[in-house]
Amino acid sequence: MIDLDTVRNHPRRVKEALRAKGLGSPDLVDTLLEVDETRRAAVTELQETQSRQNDLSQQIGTLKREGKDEAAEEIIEKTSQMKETIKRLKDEVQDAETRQEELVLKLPNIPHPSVPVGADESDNEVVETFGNPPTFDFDPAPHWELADRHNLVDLERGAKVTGSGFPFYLGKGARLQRGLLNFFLDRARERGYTEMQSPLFVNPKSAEGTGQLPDKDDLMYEVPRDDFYPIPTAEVPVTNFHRDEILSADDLPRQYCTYSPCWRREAGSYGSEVRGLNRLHQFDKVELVRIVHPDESYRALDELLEDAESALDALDLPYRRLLMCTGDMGFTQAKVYDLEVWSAAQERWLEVSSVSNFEAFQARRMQIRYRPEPEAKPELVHTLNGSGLAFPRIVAALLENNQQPDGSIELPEVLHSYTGFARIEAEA
RNA sequence: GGAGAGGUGGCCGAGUGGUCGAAGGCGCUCCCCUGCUAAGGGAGUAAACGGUGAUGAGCCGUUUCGGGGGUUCGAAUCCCCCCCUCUCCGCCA
Repeated sequence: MIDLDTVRNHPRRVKEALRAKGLGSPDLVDTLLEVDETRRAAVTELQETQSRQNDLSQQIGTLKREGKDEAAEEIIEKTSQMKETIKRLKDEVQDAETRQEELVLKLPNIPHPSVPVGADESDNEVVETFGNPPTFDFDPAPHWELADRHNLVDLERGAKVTGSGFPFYLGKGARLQRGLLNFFLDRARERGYTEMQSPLFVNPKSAEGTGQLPDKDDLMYEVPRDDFYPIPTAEVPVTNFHRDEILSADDLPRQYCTYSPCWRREAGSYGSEVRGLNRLHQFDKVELVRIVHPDESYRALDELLEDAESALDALDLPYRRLLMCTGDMGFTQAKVYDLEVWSAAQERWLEVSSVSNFEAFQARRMQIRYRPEPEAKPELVHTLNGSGLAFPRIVAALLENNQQPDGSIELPEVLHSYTGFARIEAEA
């Protein structure tokens, strides 16, 4: 949610943001400002009436205590009419507030000035590429073939048991997942994050807080009977951890890391784009969340990027850093970097992390504030998050990039102590 | 799931229809005193919204005692619904 003051004072900036992100009509802004006027007029009138009523009620109290009942009765008669007026005005204010709330929730975050303006993913900026794609003197197999050959993943049985996109991991496949989990979390902890385990379902308020509702509600699965959503990312529960809180300045920054499965409905395309582990309805991820002082958030964004990239470095995977353009970034972000690993057999880049600064957009929805000084007025924090990292495509890249002529897969050395094995052997 | 108790300011805790935004305590901030420390004295200490100011300070007002609705001229206080916490029972990894 963006600041109402920003809409009032810089309507053009907000309209530009709507255009740049390609989300919603700029007319929203004008409608919102009209509703705001209506609301304020009604509020003022309501408050004036209430003020008069309070005065009169107080007089009644005094008169009754003094035993002047007839005098009190007279005033009561006068006030009783005000009841209806107040009720009517309250309804008007309520209506306007509801409409205003709905409208303001439709306004996307304003992109940071450093974000390139663009229409879609083709306008994203490749900032830097790290590592060298491996070369092979044989035809590298795609990860789904390797996974099959070594019996690491079973998508067919997953589809039988649940549906497509819900994999089983088996044997060394499962152990690799568990190894990655510990590897990522240990690294995050060493880099100053507090480890956390969170609920895996959230209520609508939390989903709204981080911006999954109302805008992208077909991203999430639903549990209507209990009004829960299985989390599409641990960003949701972890960022909402401090919802409706006022932190003291010394509480900042807060840095949390957590492992969680993630569930996403999003109806994907078909074919090789989504084959194997490329796109799943259930996947695992380690998420990094930072809650920081507003002045620090862009420094924190750089650090967060380093946190995620250092894990890729350690795994010795070639990757590149993308700065997302206005048209390809989400509703809630002010600035986003995507990290993509090289998939040697598919010969394409796979997104494994999205590192975002939301500035105060989420904090305003969640009312996460801090008090700059002991007596000072609370101000909104800035929130950030980034994957550190998403498992399936990492696994895909590890398998494809590290395959050997004999069909075995050598794992990077940092993982050996985590997995308990150094290679996935060719079948006997 | 059943039965009971309870949800009040940063925290603890009083308050059962009118000068209660709410006693008292703790904590915190500032000041005084004490050559340091400890102790003591005094003052202050919620948020949101609206109006007025320069979208600052200040001032005026409204709302908020878990949430929503109702009764009343007037609700922390009475009534209804919901949520949450705790205790006991049941069930259960």
